[in-house]
Order: sequence, then structure tokens, then C-alpha cells
Amino acid sequence: MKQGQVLNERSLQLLKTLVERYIHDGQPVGSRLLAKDSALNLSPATIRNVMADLEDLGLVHSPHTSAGRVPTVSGYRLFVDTLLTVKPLELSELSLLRKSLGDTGNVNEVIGIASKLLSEVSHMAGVVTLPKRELVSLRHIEFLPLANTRVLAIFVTNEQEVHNKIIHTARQFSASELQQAANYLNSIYAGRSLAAVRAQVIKELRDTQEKMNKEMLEAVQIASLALDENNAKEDYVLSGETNLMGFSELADMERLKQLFDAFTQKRGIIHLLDQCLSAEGVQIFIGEESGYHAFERCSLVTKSYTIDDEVVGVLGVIGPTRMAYEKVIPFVDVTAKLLSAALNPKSSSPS
Amino acid sequence: MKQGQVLNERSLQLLKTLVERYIHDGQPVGSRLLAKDSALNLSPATIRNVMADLEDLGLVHSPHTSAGRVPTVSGYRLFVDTLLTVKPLELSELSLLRKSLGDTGNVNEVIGIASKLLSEVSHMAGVVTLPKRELVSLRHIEFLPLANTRVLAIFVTNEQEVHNKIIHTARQFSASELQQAANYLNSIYAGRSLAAVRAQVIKELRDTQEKMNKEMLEAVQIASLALDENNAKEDYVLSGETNLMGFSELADMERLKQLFDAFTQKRGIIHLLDQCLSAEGVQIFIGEESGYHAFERCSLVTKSYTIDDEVVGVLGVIGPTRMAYEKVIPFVDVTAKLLSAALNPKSSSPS
DNA sequence: CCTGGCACTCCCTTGATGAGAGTGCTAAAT
DNA sequence: ATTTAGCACTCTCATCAAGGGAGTGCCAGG
Repeated sequence: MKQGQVLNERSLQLLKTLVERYIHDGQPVGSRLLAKDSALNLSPATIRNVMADLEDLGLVHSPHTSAGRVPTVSGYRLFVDTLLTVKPLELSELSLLRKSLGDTGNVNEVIGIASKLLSEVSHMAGVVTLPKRELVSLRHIEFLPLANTRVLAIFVTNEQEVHNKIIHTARQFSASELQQAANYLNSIYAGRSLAAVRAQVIKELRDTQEKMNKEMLEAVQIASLALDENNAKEDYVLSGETNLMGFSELADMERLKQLFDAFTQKRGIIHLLDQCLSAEGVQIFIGEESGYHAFERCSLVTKSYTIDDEVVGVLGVIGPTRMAYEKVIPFVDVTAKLLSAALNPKSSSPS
Repeated sequence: MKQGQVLNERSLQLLKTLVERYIHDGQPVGSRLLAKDSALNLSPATIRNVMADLEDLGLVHSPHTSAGRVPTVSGYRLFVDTLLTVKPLELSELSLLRKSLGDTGNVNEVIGIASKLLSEVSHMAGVVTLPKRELVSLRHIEFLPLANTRVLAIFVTNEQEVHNKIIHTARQFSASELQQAANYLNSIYAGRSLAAVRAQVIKELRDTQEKMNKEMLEAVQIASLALDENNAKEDYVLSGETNLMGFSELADMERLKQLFDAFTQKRGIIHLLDQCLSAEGVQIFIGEESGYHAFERCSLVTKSYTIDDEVVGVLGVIGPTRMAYEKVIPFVDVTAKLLSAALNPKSSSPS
């Protein structure tokens, strides 16, 4: 509608202060306030003209005729992508993070702590996916006979984690047979990644049946059952969901129920978090960008974390669209680095 | 204030219909409605007199002068204790329960299913405590050396469940030493209850140190670490919390947050559920009776469940005080029986 | 002891009113 | 051509009064 050069320096500056202001006090911000708040020395009338332009561009929006302006999703997007000036972490927060994420053995415990930290420091909800099991190494495997042809398979990964699964074997095995199979598998496969073990097991089952003796073959067959693909259930640890109940923009019970239902369903959220696995740096989903209805008024700030320089999971903060991105982004960033450090036994501390 | 005989047959009958009516449609019930609803053929004026008596006794309460009456906690209590006529389960519900709680191996899975059933059938929240570990028997124990003096202890109980714990031993043990210790422990203790094993281990540590050889002694020492008392963290599986968001009496965000915080804290709820362990039959906490502020507007209907005729856990339904007790009570009752049956390998079906 | 009648109380909705905030537009000023 | 001042307009929100509705408490009569 308007001619050419609309998004000049000045309008961007105004958008920036508008978003900052709105994030700060949650009220639609009007032209007078914005005139004072921006250091531009413009009259409210001028501001109004610029606002009309921004509204044409879909960056801001008026709840009704005589309310101020509120950023739209595109407005937020532009803001976080190009206008935002991140604030460094408070020293007290940083030291809390460092202290809490000091190496404390058990992986699940560390993940839980990280999730709790994310929620407590941000005062929103924190989420951390469990590390992808594919990439961790097998340490020890053990089989116990149950009733009939069922066998309890226990495997220990990565020095700390214990997983178990009940499998149904073709025939009944005795305890000593199973012991033997486990011994064989441990001697061959211990120390290699689960994915590698699975691949190798499947390969052996295909190729070399004739060359193996009966015991080995059976061991491999059992292993193939135990390592069945769909073990690798992804999951996450969520903390501080209840913090979200404090935000007025989520006060609608209907919406809140949908959000919490999504949390317990897990499916959608996991899918969303998976999209962040491959991304570099901090990733942000604003409002409906996520494609999930339940997240309509929420934003998600995430970053992947690593074990042995391999991306294995994602962590992040879930909160209302109107959140203090300039603080949350560096916070998530640092937390991801510290978690990675905590999970890498012999790592150097992050820069 | 009033003279003698106030709680006669008729006033009880009226209280009963009042509570039923209020539970049904959530509105304070007035004298006219109550006059029609009760089969007593009394005029509204008479009803009003009775109501005044009931109010004096603290059984009902008027939100304001010209509203009808609402049952108080004592009113509910009297209702569920002596007035309630329970309704048998719908056949469709019963068959759903039977089908879903057919024996499906893994204990944790069954517990999860039970919790979900409780919430889905009742349309409120369902909760099931994990079985007390004390009473299950040890099937197999296993130790794996970690870095330094840390050892990963894995024990399998009750045919299905795998627990693990990281312990810190006095000195570093090799894999074969640990293997030997595990072998010794398995040969001696497998099949006995965890509590018994712990007691025996402690006793041996005290009494018979000189009689044992070094390996056995060390095995027992490690076992004592692994079976340390405070392993036995109680926990529960909660389902359908979000159902509670639908109830208008819990619509206050502040209150709701407190309730959900209590759910994640777990401490208070576990304490509450523990009180039901010893009780016979279905136990009910109405509103503030529980002593927990967060439960002010909620009721809890519970019953214990058993393994091998031994009470090991509690299950129940959490909902608003205004719930259909006459349906929930038999439902919880039956679910507890079916869960007990599902957890008893060789049980007969409940009567 | 029950009942009809009646005055009374309280809630809730409706509609009117006015203040406050902020906009859009136009015309003047720079 | 851009910025500004001025002004009419719109919309929200809080307040208030009025009226209907529901239900009570009490009293007097059956």
C-alpha cells in the first residue's frame, strides 16, 4: 500500500523499543509512551504514522482501536533475529549453574538437575531430552530367564545408565545358557556404540550363520531381540510446568489444559524438540510457528547439547511468547554448554 | 441451640437428596427444588426449617442469604459414611477394567495402566503408588565396577523389575571380585524378600565377621551398601491431572497451581497415601480433612492393593469434593481388586 | 408439627454514564 | 516531503442504579 522504503533504521528502532516495552510490562504500548521511551525525540503523531506502516507490514497489531500496539509473531521474529541485544548472564546465575552442573555421576540425575535449573532460573518451564541412546556405548549386557520363553535383558550403557527390556525368545533358555550368551556378547561388543552393535548384530545374523557355532548364533539372536529398534523411545524431563500457570496470557483454562495435555502426550513436543537437534546454536519457536495448536501463546527457546562432541539431545525453556528473550537466549546457550561439559567425563570447560 | 432430637430419619433423608442433587448439578439447592426432589411430600417451608437445623449442626451451609444450601465437609462426611447408596459399576466399565488389567507381565506397566484407567473412567485424576519394595523378593544381584571406588549395583526383584544404584565402596574392586561377590550373594539370598535380605546382611556384618572368609565378608559389605535403607524411595504414578482443570471449583489459578505443585513435590501426597496403606476397604479424604492446604477443594478416594495377600501399595482417584462418590467408591474398590489380581501370578479372580 | 404467606436480603444482569487512553486524519509548520 | 499539533472518534473499563429472580426467615393459622 505504501511506497518503497518503509523499513528504515528508525522504524526498526521503534519496533525494537516497542517489543522491549511490551515484553517488560505486558500492556499494549501507545504512541505517547513509545515517543518518550525511544531516544529519538519524535512526537507521538510521527510515531503513529510509523506504527501504521508497521501494522501494514504485519509486524504489530492493535487489539482494538484505542489500545496501543502489540508485536505479532512476525514482529517477535524480526526482533529476536536482528534487533535483539542479548544480556550477559548475571554472575549469581552463572555460578549457580556451574555449581549445580558440576559433574555428579549419574546421567539421569544430571539431566534432571539441568531441567530443574532451566525452570528455576527462567521462572518458566524447563525441558531436557534424554540423550539419544544410539550414540552411547554398550558397557555390559546381562540376561535373566523369566517364565517360559521370556527373558529379561539388562544392559548398562555409558558407565552409568541401566536399561532393561523383556524379550520373547524362540525357545526356553536356561540361566547358564543365557550367562554364556551374555559373556560372549560382552567380550565382543562391550565399548561400542549401541547403534554399531545393532548394525553388527543384524549383519552377522544375515551373513555368517554357517560359520558360527550354535551358542554364538543364539547369543546374537537374543541380542538382536534385545536391541530391537523401537527400544529407543525418546523421552524428556520437564520441570516447572506449574510456573506457566502464573502467566496471564496462559490464564485461559481451556488453552492451559491443551498445553498440559501436550506435555503428558509427549509425542508432539518430542517431535518439536527433534527439529532442534540438527540446528546450530540457539533455536527459537515463537507462538504458532511451532505448528502446534497448544503452543499458540508459547515460545520455545532451545539448544542442543553434546556428548563427545556428538549432538545427543536438546534442552530448552518453554514460556509465554512474551518472554525476556534477551536473557533467556544466553541462559539456554550457557546451560547447554555446561550440560555438555558435565556429560563429557574428560572435557575441558567451555569457553 | 435447638432442642433434642434433630437428626431424625427425615432430615437425614433430606440431607441425602440435597448432597445428591448438589453433586449432580453443582448449584446450591433451594427448598423448593428439594421439596420436589425428595419423595417426602413436604412443603418448601418445612424443608427450610429442617435446613436451618442442618445448618446449625454444620452439615450444610449457605453461600449467601438467598442462595440454596451446599453441603459442608461434615455434610459430605456423613453422606459418604452412612447415607450413600453405591451404584454398581457399569458393565462396560467393568469389562474395560478386566480387559486392560489382564496380566501383562511388567509391574510398572500394569501400575501405569491402572493409573490411566482410574483417570479415564472417572474423568478425574488417578494415582497408584509403586509397590513397596521391602516386600518383594530379590531375584538376582549384579555389580559392575565404575571409575574409582564406585560400583554400579543392579538388582532384579520379583521376576520383572530392575533397580540400580551407584554405591561408593571402601576400596576399588575388580570386575571379577565383584562377580564373585555377586555370585555369593545370589546363591545365599536369591528368593528372599528385600527386607529380610537387608536384615540378614546387617546381622551378619555385626555377628559373624570372624567366621567368614574375606571374600564373603566383602560381598556382604557391598550388599549392605547396595541395600541401604533409603533406597526405598516411595513414588507414585499419576494420570489425568489435566482432567482436574475442567472443574469449575478448581478454576482458580492460584489454587490450581498449588495443587499441581503438590503433585510434583510428591512428598505430601505420598504421606497422605501412606495413611491409606493400613486402612481396610475404601478410604476417603474429603476436602481439608487431608490436612493439606492444596487439597482444600479436593477429595481423595483410595484403597490399598496387595501382592501375595500383603498390602504393598495404594491406588485412588483425586477429584473435586463434589464428585459422584456413589460411583467412584465401587470403581476404586474394584480396580484395587483387579490390580491385586493382576499382580498375583497365581491368584484366583476376585469375588 | 406442618404450611402458606410475606417481607427481606442478596446476587446478577442490564443499561447508562463518564473518564481515560490511543488512534486516524487533516492541516499547518518546518 | 517530512514532521507536528489539533481534534474528532472509537473502544475499554469502572461505576452506578434499577429490576428481576431466587431463596430465606419468620409468623400466624391450620
